[in-house]
Amino acid sequence: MHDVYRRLLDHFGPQAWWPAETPFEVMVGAVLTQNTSWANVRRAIDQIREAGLLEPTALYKLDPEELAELIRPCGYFRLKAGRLRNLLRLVVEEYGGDVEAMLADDPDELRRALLAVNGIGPETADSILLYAAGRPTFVVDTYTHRVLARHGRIDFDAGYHDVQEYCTASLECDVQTYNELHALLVRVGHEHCRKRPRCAACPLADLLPDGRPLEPGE
DNA sequence: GACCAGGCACATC
DNA sequence: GATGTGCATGGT
Repeated sequence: MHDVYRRLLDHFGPQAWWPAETPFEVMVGAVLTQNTSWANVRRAIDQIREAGLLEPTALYKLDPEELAELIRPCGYFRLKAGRLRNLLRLVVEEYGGDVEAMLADDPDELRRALLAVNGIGPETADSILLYAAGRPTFVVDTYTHRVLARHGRIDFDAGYHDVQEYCTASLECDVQTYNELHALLVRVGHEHCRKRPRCAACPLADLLPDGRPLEPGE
């Protein structure tokens, strides 16, 4: 994986992720960006901010239907209002609304607590661990999966943990490295690996194994 | 108008 | 355990 990381970093440069001002904003964004483009998520977060509610206790107290209206631009707004409230319940009721205290908790413990929240799966939990808590946890998303599968690094049917292990096996366990690599994979996926067949201008094109055919799915 | 976007839970076989 | 489906807005 080191070769992929090197190539992407040389090609695109540092990505300066996650695009948020505070750890709490990262947490909110991590839920809202599920299967959703970031442009739409930003509108939703801006509306929360403009309402003066980008803070856990106030947001949790807000009427669920009003919360849904605030986040409408990011899609699945009723569903996500519920999921966000489930996360806020953990912050407010288990940690007294103290985000810093929550994020300072033991990482394994925190990951379990996050995964126990209905609406938070492995990617959302790992995003919060890496980008809000600053823990060295690699985030696997659809781009990670697609880019690596299209370039013959993993199987198309590899599971979350398989991909995570492939990515971290040959890299230093380091927050900045994981941060950058995930962001770079999203960037290359977005710009070069969306449609089939593969794009010749992809910076990873010559890292392909020889003669490997493109899989039919995806 | 079709297709896509930084997932996840739940139903069904 | 695998596979399918609902959730929804906004850009290309």
